[in-house]
Amino acid sequence: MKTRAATEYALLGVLRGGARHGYEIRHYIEVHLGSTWYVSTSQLYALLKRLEGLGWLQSCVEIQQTRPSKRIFSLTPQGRKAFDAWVLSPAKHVRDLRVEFLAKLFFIKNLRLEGGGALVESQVAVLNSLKEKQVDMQKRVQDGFQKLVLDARIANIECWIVWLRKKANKFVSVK
Amino acid sequence: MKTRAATEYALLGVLRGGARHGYEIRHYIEVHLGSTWYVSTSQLYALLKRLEGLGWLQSCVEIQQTRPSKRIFSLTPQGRKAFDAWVLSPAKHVRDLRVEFLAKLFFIKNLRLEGGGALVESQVAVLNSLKEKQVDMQKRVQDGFQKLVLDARIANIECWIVWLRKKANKFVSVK
DNA sequence: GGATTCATGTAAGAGGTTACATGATTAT
DNA sequence: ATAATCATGTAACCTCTTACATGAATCC
Repeated sequence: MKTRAATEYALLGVLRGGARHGYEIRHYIEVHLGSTWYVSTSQLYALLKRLEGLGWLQSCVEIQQTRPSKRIFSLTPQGRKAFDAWVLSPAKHVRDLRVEFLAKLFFIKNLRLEGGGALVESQVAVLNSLKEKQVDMQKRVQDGFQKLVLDARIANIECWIVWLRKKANKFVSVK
Repeated sequence: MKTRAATEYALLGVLRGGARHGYEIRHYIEVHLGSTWYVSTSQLYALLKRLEGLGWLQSCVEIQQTRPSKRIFSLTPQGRKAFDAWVLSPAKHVRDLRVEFLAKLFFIKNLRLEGGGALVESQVAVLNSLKEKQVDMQKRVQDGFQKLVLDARIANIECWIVWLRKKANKFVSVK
């Protein structure tokens, strides 16, 4: 199963909580994930089409008298499977923590999924191994700039590890 | 003067140290900025063309007997001006620190430019004001997830501020 | 004889962005 | 009256990526 862009999984996540049409999805994201995520309408409709093509979503049209017709999307079993695998897997890169990982925490909490604590732990483990690599490199590297870059990365990773242990853990464990 | 993508300024930065052709630029980036930046060849040649169109670069062809011809690029006064403005301006967003800001530090050091200390200070100031905004928001916000997101951002910003004061400062001040 | 270096690109696609288009309904 | 809400999209563009193309020269 090929990995897709995070935005697509976020859409699956919204639909994991129940069938919705495009406009509703947009509204939901704006209200709940607005601090992390932004999806433009044009991208939203394009992604929904793409995800339906992948077989992760299905849709039907609901005709209304007073309003434009709505196309209502819902998860297929494959879509659900893809989302569940994504939401419980740690980010591979530090840069993905700010948005993608936080969104995962949101969905876990919001959908009351199991495994939040384990996700935080495995994310910490990923970061620890990333940190080790950078520390090793820093020992071998001579160039001052490279040392600086590695130093910044290590500091950042450490900061995230502390935060994950202290805050993320609490967030997913409190019911 | 419209702001361009960071990669374009990085190319200007490489040429700020002397005229070079595409292949040389690639090599230079790989060796010196490899830990931060990657530019694919296809993008490189496209960007050089674009920057020449903007009037920031000029080029001439050097014909060789034993090797393919080289197109040698050099900065125009406008290009130099654009680069110098970029390299001394702090990043507006935290996400730009990891790559763009570090590259600025590299160029300042490598080209022995004045103003590195001031840049670090103004970057700290930008981060402090960003942090204040997030702290204010955190007070007003009710939603648990939004609080968490803001908390992560604040922690990250604080981490960068400490690092900038401790490490970046030294890097640019040591000759 | 085979890999690497030198040197330039094109083509196709991924994953976005902003701006534009439409048109009725409901709230102020 | 006019602004916001409901609801769907298209078109054009931007930045960057991967894969492909070419072809001589030199190193091992």
